[in-house]
Amino acid sequence: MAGAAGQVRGRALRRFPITLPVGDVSICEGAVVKTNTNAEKTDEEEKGNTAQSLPSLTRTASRAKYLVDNTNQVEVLQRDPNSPLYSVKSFEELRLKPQLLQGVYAMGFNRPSKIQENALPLMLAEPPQNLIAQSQSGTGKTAAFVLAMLSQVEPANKYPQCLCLSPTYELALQTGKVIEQMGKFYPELKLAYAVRGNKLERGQKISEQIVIGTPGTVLDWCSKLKFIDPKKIKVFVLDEADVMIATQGHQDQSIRIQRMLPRNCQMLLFSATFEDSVWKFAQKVVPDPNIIKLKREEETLDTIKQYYVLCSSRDEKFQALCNLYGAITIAQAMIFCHTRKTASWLAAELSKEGHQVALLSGEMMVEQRAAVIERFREGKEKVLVTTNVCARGIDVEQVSVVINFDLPVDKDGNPDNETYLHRIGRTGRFGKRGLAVNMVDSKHSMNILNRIQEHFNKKIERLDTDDLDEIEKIAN
DNA sequence: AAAAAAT
Repeated sequence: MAGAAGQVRGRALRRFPITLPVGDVSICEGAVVKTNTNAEKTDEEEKGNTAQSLPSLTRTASRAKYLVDNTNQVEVLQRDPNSPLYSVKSFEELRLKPQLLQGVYAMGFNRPSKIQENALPLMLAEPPQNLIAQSQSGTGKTAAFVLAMLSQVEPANKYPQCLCLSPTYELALQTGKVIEQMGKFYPELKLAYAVRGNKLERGQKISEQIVIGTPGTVLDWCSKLKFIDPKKIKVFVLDEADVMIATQGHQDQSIRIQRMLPRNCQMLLFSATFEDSVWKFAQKVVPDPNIIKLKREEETLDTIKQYYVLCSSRDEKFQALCNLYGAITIAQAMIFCHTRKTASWLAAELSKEGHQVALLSGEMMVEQRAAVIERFREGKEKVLVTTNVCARGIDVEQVSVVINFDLPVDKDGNPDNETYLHRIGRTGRFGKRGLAVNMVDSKHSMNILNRIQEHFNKKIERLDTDDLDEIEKIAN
């Protein structure tokens, strides 16, 4: 049952604000209007907010509908004011194909998550809608776009119809697993991994209906090698979309791939963070984007206790880490380093101390990387020493501790707030509690930490690693 | 600086 609001058309909207099934959401036609029943902000702040968060929309989307739910958690901008926007409270309402619904329940999902409630009806609408969605890690983004891909796919057609790009090899494998699980009741459906090391015979065309891959390989498969006919792609997904379109990230390749796709191809961009300039760029490259923002950054950070350890050198950081070691192996931990070199050094040093640790960085062979992440997932490895390759998206439920052996900085040496949030988001997933420890070893890195602290407006407390009682306390 | 390519 799609509910009455599902059938509501523009005509009715002109006369009354309509209450949607999701709480007390109301929608207004015309200019971008924010209706917030808990409005505490002044008009000025409100205007400032809207202009900042949705910059180009006030100018171009005069017919769009903008709404905020009563908890102030979800912001939606809907392009077509006539299409029936509503949110769903159950997967049945989406009228998915039976095999797909079966897959959803087989994965243990009972009800749509907050982002899914709003994103799914939009993505499944006819004709297909483009979407830029932002919601923090662990809120069900992957399942959302996998569902969108699987509902559009035609298993009888033996060519790629859905294409998903991931920033790293490990994330592509992880997302691929979700696609396989959710699509397992389609007997004909096949998935291809367009990742480094997956070599195909020249001149071949691939028959798999869904392709998941990393940008370089996908670009090759679409252009030079012609394994994929990009003109037949119906759904294009960018996972961790902010890095995929960032100048510093994979922008070139992502955009080159995007340009090969047909005009009517559905574009779906998902990420936990969007830095301002990237956010603007996203709205430029995606035609008529619908926008969903699930804002609750603080809540994520509230479930993660953040500390810092003051040291004066790399060796002291290593000592402090050894002191922490007893506490962090309680469940599983990830230790982030700035370079591949530091990561392999640290892993070697920890091994020398008799600790069992795993190492994962981009300099390793893909086969080895797949084996390491698999062992970590299975819990055979408790501690993973890694680089930013694992900063995003990697989802291992037992990870309760994240250690920034080096703080995240960009190429100019400025704090990388987005990466910080992504890294510590590896813990505290699905509402679980997490612990993040930052290692500071100089005035410079203390300054970086202070700026990160200010950015999130969240106190990061000092931790004394010589005080065993204190370590005991934070571990529980 | 890391990631991403059959370059």
